[in-house]
Amino acid sequence: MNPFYHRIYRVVRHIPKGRVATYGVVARLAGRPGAARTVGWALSALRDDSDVPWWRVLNAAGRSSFAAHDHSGVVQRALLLREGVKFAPGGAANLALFGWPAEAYDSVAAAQTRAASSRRSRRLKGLRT
DNA sequence: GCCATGACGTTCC
DNA sequence: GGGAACGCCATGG
Repeated sequence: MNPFYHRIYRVVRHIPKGRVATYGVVARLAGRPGAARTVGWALSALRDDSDVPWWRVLNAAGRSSFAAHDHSGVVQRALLLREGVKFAPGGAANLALFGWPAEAYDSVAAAQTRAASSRRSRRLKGLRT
């Protein structure tokens, strides 16, 4: 198994109970920024008897990546609710409250900083004048 | 080694 | 604020 997966699992295992992280954040903590999809791939390969709390990983919108009627989605929401994570009417968790690590969601400024950084790097590449 | 796919993310309409 | 388009990294055929 690749070291990535091991790092990803290690990061996910590090998520405190009652908190949630996003795929993107997990990817960064695992040492591969931008590899959010790979995180999903790694988690999809998890076994049922795994000790990795995969349900604490949500997408950037703070929502489950499963369909509302999907079995895994139901399980995920139930587990999070049991840990105290509340969901907004839209089905999205408040990352500002439950996001981990807190620094990543501490303020809107953090997200804007990341966005600006991304946009800047893109411009430097000359992809868009 | 090239092409398609996926539990995603960010930027533009 | 919602949807479409492009980018990202690793895997499988």
